[in-house]
Amino acid sequence: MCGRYAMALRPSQVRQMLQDNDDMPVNDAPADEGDGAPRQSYNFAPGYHGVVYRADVSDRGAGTSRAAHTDRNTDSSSSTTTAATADTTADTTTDTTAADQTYPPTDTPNASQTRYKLQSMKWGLVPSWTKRNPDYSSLLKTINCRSDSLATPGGLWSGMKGRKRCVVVAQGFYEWLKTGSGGGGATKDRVPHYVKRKDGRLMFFAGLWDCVRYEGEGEAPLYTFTVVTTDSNERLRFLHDRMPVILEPGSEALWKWLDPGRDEWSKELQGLLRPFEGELEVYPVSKEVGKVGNNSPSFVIPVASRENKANIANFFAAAAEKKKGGSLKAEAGAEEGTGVGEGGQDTALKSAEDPGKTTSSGGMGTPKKGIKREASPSPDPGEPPVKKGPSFKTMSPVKEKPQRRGKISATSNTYKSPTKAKAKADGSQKITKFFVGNSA
DNA sequence: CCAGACGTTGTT
DNA sequence: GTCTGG
DNA sequence: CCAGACGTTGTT
DNA sequence: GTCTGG
Repeated sequence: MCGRYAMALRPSQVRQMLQDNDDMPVNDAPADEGDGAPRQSYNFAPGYHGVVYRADVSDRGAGTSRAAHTDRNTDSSSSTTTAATADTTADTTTDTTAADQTYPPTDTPNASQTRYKLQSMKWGLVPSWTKRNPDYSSLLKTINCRSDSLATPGGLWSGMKGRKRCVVVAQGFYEWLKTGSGGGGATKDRVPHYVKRKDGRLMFFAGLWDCVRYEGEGEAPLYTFTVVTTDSNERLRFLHDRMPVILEPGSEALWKWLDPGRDEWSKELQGLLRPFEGELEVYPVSKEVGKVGNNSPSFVIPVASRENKANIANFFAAAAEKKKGGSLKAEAGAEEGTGVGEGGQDTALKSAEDPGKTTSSGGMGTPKKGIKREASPSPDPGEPPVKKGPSFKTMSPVKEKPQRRGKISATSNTYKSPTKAKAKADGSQKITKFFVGNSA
């Protein structure tokens, strides 16, 4: 759940919306473009840099008052905290924290010193103690965090649930409905659905973030995030049994989640992670969204809508055209039969909300069909890790063995053997583990 | 003490 | 990093 | 999350 | 089926 979402706004637009519509202060925000800038995409996938909103605390999180700026009163934390302990019971009343008052926390004890900011972070949480750049498969396992995992002590999330909470800014998210599984174990078709707020406002997923510096001193810190999931609400149950935790803009719940004063996990915080109670809109969208790298505003338009009628017409027209083109079987014909309604997608784009800046630098020039691949020629500034390079054939199955004496210990990173499947015979295939490390 | 796990989803 | 298992 | 690959030999 | 890439 929530393995794909839509977020095609620039940080500057988001900032404006937060301030103007939601009373959410933004004291800092990433540049719209450039190195490490968040990606704007209607098909936002794991590994991309996205926009998160959080209290501006140090890289080590709330409560570690090594505090960044905010000159005076470095102490911050402790004040509001305390109440966070274990007691949920009376959510209102007596809570010494500014429990339910005007939440934009301008009047909690040190709140006036709390600054909030938008920041670009990569989707797929990498714990701060990680030594080496993990690969996608590792990242994929940390794109979500189950709310119930947070309820139990220890584990992967223990390091951040107390001090590194954030909300992930999105316009909506996708969920794939599996059909045809009837029970006979038939072939499953997957139909993508888009889910957004009925009132059209931004969606804020409860999230956790962390900051890591891989070995190699001069490296810049990498910020990453995960999206907290919970059970689906009634509305989405037909689609899936899980959904991201969605917090209301400017709500008390949202401010509690982001409150740096609450620097220890508590029942109160745990209690915020419930299925969404507001109204959602859900509808099927183009299957083109399934392919990572495709990006189009049409992905958030109902596939059966008037805006898409044109597409459908185009689709059949195109199909007819193709057929007419006749028996070019082997060649081109087969090549482009991607199957479903692509037709003149571009027409749809027009009607969608600001198609103006649909993508990154790509420019509007659609390469081929309607849907554009979003990546600029090269992998894209900074996103997909270096990986690209040498194929598995050219690199030795490095095992990173202990370099003779000295401080060996660490990094027993396994590199996936090129022989993979083949080598299965010996069964010992333990795959990559990147969250290893020694260090202190 | 050190070594190793630490996660999610979906599918069966 | 923290926690568990041996 | 979904899509797409899943290989070898020999030569540079 | 499993694994990688985005």
